[in-house]
Amino acid sequence: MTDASPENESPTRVLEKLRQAGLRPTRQRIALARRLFAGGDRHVTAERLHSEALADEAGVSLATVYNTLRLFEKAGLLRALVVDAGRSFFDTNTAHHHHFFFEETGALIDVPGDSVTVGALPSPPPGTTITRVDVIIRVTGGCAEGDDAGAR
Amino acid sequence: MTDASPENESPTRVLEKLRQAGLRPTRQRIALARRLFAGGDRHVTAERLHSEALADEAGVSLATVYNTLRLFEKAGLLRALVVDAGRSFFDTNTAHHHHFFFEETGALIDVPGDSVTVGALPSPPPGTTITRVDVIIRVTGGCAEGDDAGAR
DNA sequence: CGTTACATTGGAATTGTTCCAATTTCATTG
DNA sequence: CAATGAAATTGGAACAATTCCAATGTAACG
Repeated sequence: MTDASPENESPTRVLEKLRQAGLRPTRQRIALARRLFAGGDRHVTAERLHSEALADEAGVSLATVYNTLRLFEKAGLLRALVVDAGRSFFDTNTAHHHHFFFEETGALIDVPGDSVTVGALPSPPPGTTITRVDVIIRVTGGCAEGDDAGAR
Repeated sequence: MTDASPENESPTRVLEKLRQAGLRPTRQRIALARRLFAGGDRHVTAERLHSEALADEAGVSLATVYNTLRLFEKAGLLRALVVDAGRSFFDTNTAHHHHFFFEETGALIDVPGDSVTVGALPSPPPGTTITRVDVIIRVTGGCAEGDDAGAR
């Protein structure tokens, strides 16, 4: 549980995950999935994932990173998250939860879903259905240490 | 109260608003402020405001629209809002409240601050202060009619 | 293994936004 | 009310994130 670096993670598990999602497990997708899903939950930008993945044996182009992220999102493996103009994060934690966002560093960390109570939601406009409720708690100060802290 | 079209709105009120914020009331700012603050609350993008403002006597360049929006935001007259990757909205309602976001149309409407209860906030990481909590309720379906419905 | 449908790629194109240097306008003062 | 200096506006270039595209490569199936 502590040896969660991408290299150590058994590829089998990731492969399994792709297969179950009905996605063809190509070399690139496996490399990216390993970076994303081995180890704990992450919040990555496309840029960041790309620059990490350059180190992998199978080179991955930026275009593929974008394709793959969108694909994984559609498959329910990732959740897209917008906190900041002009940049999308992808969250590997697809369970119900919310976020702290450090305005200075641009870091993001999870807040367990049940430590924020959103009570008394107004009923959605007639004919519409709520697909999701995002709560973003913006904070300043402190030396933010999300898993992407300083990742710019 | 129902004749809130920009043309009818007394320019005096808008001028007053600018002066109080310590902003030089130039022709362009007045034109933009009139579009923003006459009539009820609005959620606009820079693009949209610009294309509206082209109709005004004093032409306004896109650069000025951006400058002005950021300026108004700093002055506390507007609140920036990010719901969607690659596009910022500016909300003329600076009071405490939240939003419904119509995923299909891209429309945004206000939810009065007290009809959503965010109870039990987790304490922010040590050394940090919460600057704001955004709640975005995403909905699909229905024929969304925010004040910017269909505004794309 | 050959076929075929699907993936990947580099690079060009798009989009939203910021930057910049030149010009114009506001407000003040003589 | 003209001159002046500081601040605002402008078009266009620059930028960053993302998408698009047509050509090439690869996984899966018979």
